[in-house]
Amino acid sequence: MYERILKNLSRHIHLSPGEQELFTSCLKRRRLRRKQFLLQSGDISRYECFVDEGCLRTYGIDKKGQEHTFMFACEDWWTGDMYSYLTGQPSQFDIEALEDSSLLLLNKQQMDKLYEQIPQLNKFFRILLQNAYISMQRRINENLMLSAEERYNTFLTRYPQLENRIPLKHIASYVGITPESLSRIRNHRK
Amino acid sequence: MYERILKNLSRHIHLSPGEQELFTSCLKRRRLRRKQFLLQSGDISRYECFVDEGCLRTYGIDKKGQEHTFMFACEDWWTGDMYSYLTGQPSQFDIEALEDSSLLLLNKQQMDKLYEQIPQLNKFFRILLQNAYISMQRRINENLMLSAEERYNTFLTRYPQLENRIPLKHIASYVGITPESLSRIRNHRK
DNA sequence: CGTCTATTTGAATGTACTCAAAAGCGGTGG
DNA sequence: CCACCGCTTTTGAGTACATTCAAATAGACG
Repeated sequence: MYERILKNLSRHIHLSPGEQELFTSCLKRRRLRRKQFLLQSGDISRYECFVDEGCLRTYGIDKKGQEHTFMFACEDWWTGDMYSYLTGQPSQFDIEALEDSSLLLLNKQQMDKLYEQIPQLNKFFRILLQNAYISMQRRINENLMLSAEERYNTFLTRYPQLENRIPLKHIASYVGITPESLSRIRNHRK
Repeated sequence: MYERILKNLSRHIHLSPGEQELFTSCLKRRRLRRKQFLLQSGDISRYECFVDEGCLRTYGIDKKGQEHTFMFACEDWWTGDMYSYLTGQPSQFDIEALEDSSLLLLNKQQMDKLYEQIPQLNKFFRILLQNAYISMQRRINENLMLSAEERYNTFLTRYPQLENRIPLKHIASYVGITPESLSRIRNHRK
């Protein structure tokens, strides 16, 4: 039931069986079918979301109506709009399931209680925020420094499971090019 | 001496005179002349750096030798390579003074002591990390969604003091275009 | 099997790039 | 104070890469 998330925690902190029990008792499971939304633009993101099964996509829409993928999250990733979660401001993002998915949610109030009961969780979520920060820093640099083809390669490295699991057009919108261009890049390298 | 940094703290937390005293006693002042480096690629960033006067630029160099500006920091901003500071890994960035500058530095060990003596500082630096996170999130979206001209506009909004204070070429490398293109964009709008 | 969506391909267009040269600006030393 | 030098910014011409639009093909799902 909770093996995956407990294993995920154990990467950075060690919890006693009692703490594990307490932690998992605060989790809420949410199942999404393909194309259902975890979050819609304008909502406030009230959860930290762990992906137990499936795959989600976080994206924004520009003024011309184009979608731009900010991140993907599949098994073992955490997702949600950290900005909205932290500030309580409405989100500018949509988060959509690309496959039938199963998530474990932690809401913010419970979270704050848990921090007091299991101080190590502070460390865990601080590391999570740090990692999120670091990967965004890296991504900004990639966008500044790399060509479209190189950015696609970094996508492949970052999400090795996803290349043939999700539609090309979403990958294109993550890389920052049109589906046509990505199709050409892919065929170019054969 | 320390008015600016204390005022900066007071945006998010309130310290007693004794705490202010303790805090400022841990600061180290560092002066840089124009073109001197605060950090060079390969170094480990061991400080949180508050800019008291002047202006700095954080940039990376790609494999073709091109510079790409990751951020600017002028009076009242914090700078340093958060990634390197948090992880202890060598930085990939250079941080250079664009003008003669005066900084206030907090090193990590002292920081950890201070966190225990003034717990509110945890809040302050958590907010700092959050804000850094948020502004990067916004920047990734801008890079995905906006044209070169629009990205230049957001630069103007984010750094209103800098338009005529720093060389155009650095702004171009922040926006992600060549100096020639930025020159054309500027003249285009007259 | 048919419909809908995703992907590929082609042709024309556009935006930003490179390279090269000219103009502008600021600081230094005579 | 002026002349010169180096660096920055502007301008021009040709080029490259990704885009748009349109159409054909392939795949997925009911």
